[in-house]
Amino acid sequence: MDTGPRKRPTQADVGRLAQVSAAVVSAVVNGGGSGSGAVRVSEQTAARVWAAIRQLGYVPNVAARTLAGGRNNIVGVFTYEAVFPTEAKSFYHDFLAGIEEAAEERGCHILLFTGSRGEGRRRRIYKDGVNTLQLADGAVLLGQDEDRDELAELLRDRYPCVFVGRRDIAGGEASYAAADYASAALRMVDLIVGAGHRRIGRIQSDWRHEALIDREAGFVDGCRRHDATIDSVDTLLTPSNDAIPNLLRMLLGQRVTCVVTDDHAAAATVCRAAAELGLRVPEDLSVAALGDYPGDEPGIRPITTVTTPRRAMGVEAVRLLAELLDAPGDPEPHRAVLDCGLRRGETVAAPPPGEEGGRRSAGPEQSHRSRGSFDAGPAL
Amino acid sequence: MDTGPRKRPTQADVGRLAQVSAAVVSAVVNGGGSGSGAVRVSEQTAARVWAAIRQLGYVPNVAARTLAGGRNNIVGVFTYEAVFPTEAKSFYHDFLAGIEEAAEERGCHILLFTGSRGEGRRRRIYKDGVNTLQLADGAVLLGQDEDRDELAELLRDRYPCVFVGRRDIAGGEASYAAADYASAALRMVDLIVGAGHRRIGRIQSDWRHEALIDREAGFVDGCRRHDATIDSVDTLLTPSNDAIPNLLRMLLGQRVTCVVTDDHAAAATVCRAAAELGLRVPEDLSVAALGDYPGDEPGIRPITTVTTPRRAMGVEAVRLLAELLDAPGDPEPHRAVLDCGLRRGETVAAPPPGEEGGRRSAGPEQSHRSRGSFDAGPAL
DNA sequence: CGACATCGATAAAGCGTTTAATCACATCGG
DNA sequence: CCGATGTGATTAAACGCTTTATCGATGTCG
Repeated sequence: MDTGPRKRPTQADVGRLAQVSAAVVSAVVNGGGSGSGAVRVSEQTAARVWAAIRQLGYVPNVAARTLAGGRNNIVGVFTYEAVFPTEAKSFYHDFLAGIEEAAEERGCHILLFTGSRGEGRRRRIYKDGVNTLQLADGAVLLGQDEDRDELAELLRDRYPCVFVGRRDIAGGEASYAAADYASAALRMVDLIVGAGHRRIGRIQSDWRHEALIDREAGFVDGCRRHDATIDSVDTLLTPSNDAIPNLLRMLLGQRVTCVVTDDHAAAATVCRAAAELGLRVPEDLSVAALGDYPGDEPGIRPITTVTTPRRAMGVEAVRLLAELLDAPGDPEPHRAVLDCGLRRGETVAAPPPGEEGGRRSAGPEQSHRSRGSFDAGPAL
Repeated sequence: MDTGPRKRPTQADVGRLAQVSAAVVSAVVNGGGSGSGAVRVSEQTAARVWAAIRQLGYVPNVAARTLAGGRNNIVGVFTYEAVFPTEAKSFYHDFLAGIEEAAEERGCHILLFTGSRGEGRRRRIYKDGVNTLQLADGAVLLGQDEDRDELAELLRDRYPCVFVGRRDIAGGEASYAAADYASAALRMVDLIVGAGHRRIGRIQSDWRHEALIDREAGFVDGCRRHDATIDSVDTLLTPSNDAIPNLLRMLLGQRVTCVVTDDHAAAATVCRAAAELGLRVPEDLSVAALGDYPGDEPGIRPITTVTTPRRAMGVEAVRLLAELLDAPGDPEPHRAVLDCGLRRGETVAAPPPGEEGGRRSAGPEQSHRSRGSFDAGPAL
C-alpha cells in the first residue's frame, strides 16, 4: 500500500518497461511524425510500447507537452460571462453544444476558462498581464460584451483563437465562424415585401456590434433592391427596448404596416406595445426580427425572425481552430460564414387592405426617410 | 513583420536585463517563498527586476510553471452524457454552475472531459485501457447512468475524484458530495401526515440507484415514525412512468389520499393521470415528489417536492477534491452530505373531508401493505 | 580570533515532452 | 568491396520555470 502523491508514469517509465528510449514512446504516442528527421518505430516495438502504456496507465502530461511545443488536444473555451448563468436559459448553450460535439469528434477535451473576474462580472483573458489561455492549444472565444483591447492583444500575441461571430479587430485579422446575417436580413426584406408591405418601419439598436452592423447592411441592401416597390422605410435608432412603445407610435404615425427589429426581444416588445394600442399582430401590424434569441418570449405568438445557426457555428469554430493549429505561422485568418435560417413564425402577414399599394411618390430618394435618434422625429 | 508565433520574453531575458539570475526573477514574481532554503531578494534588486519585467512585458509561462510545480490547477469534470445536451434544459446546469463557482474561487480551470463515446451515447473514462482523466489534477464525476466497473477501476487507480451524489462502489471508498435525501423524504412524510393524510400511496421506481435507495429509506423511516397515525401505506414498483396511470387507479382503489413518487416527472405524470380521471389536485388528491428535476413541467401547478441542492453539491464537490489533493496518500474518503429543501408547491393539501380520519384497524403491521410490482395487485 | 549565523544571490538539477542530430546496421547497385 | 540509401533506434538539447544546494560576504558572539 503506497502512500504519498501517486506519481504518474512518464515516458521514461514506459520506455524502461518496453525497453526503448523515451523518444520512441513519444513517437508512438504521437502517431509518428511525418517529417524527414522524424523518429521511426517498427510495428513490433510500437506494439510493445502500447502494451507498456496500457499496463502503466500512462497519460501524457499536458504541461510538459505544451512546454515542448507540442499539442495537448485541449480546446479552450473562453466566455465573457459565466458559462453557467443562473438565468433560466443560457445564451451560450447551443454554441457550447456545437463546440462540445466538434471537440469530442476530434478527441479533444474542453478547457473552460473560468477567467478571473476583474471589476464587475466581466472576465479577463489577461490576468496580471498573463494570458491565461496558454494552457490550451487554442481557444474559441464566445460572448457579446467583449473587451476589444484584450482581443487585439490576443491577436498581437498570435494566440490561435477563433471567434464565434464576426469580429473586426483593429490591427489584426481575426478568425471567426460567423452567421451570414446580411443575406438573411436581405431575405427577410424579400419576405416582407413579398407579403405586400410597402411602408416599412425599422427599429434599430444603437449598439455597434458586427452582428448588428451586418443585419443593418443586409436590411438596407434588401430595401434598395426593392426600391421600385417600397414606398418608404422609416428607421429609428434606439438605445434600449424601453423606448420602443414610443417609437412604435411614431412609426404608426407614418402609416408603416410592418416593423423590423434587430432581435427577438425587441420584436416581442413591439408586439406587446401594439397590443396596448389595440392592434392585432399580424392582422393590423406585421412584426419581424433580424435576429433570434434562445428561449421564446412567453405569451407571444411565434415571431417571424432570422435564426442564428448557433450549434453549427460552434462546430465550425472548432473546425477552424483545428485548421489554424495545423497551419502554424500562417498569418491568414481562417473564416467561415454560415447561412441563417428564416423562421416564418406568425407575426408577418399581408398588410391591412386599406394600406395596400397606394404608392405616393415616384422619386428614387423618397424611400429612405429620417434616420434619427429615438427622440427625434415628429411627436404623434 | 515577423511570422510565426511571437516569442515571449522569459525569466532569463528579464534576469539579463536586471543583471540577476533567473532564480531571482522567479522569487520576485512569486513573492518570495517562505521555506528555509528559499531564495531571498533585497528590496533594491526586486525593484530592478520589476522594472525589467514591465519593460519587457514578461509573463510567466503557465505550462512551464505547472510542469515545475507539479500542479495543474485544473479541475476535471466528467459527465456520462454530453454536458450540453440538445434537450431544452440541461440536467447538469446547476451542478456545473456550482463547480465553476468553486473552481474559480480557487483559481482553477475546468477541464470538461469529452470522453470517447463507446457504444451508444455512453461515455467512457478508460479509452484503450488508459485513464483519460489523468490530464487533470483530479476530477468531479457527474451523471446518473454511470458504469460501475469503470468507477471501481478509478478507485483502484487511486485517481483523486469526487462524485456528485452518493456512490457505493464495490471494493473502494468513494468520496462524494451527496444530498441528504433520506432525511428530506422523512420530512416530506411529516408534511403529508401533518396535512391530515392517513392513507398514503407510493409509486417507486425500480431502478437501483443510491439516490433512490436513500429516498425510499427516508420514506419508510418516516412512515414508521407515524405508524400510530397512518392507516396504510401502499407501495407499488414501476419500471417506467408509462405504467403510472394504471398504478394510480390501483392506489385509488385502496382509497389513498396522497401519492408519493420518486421524482418530479413521475409526480407530473400522476397529476395528469388524475386529471384524466376527473380528480382535482390537490383538492381530491395530493401528490408529492421525493426528488425534483430542473425545469418545470409545463401546464402543471407547482409540485410539492424535495429539492436537490445542486449548486451547493457542485461547490462542495470541488472543495472536497481540493482537500483530497492537499492530503495526498490519505486513504480515507472525503464526504459531505447536504440538506435538501422542501418546496411546498401546490399539490399537497388536506385530504377530502369524507376520507379524513376513519382509522380502520389497530395492529402495528397493517400499515405496510403489498409491495408488489406494477402488474401485481388487484385489478380495479 | 575562529566558529557560526544571516543575508543576498547564483548555479544547477529537475519537471516530462518533443525533436534535431546521430548512430548502428542491413541492403543494394555499380 | 565501397559508397549510397534506408530503417529503426538512441542521445542530447531545448522548452521556461521552481527549487535545492551552494557560496561569498558581512556581522556577531564566545
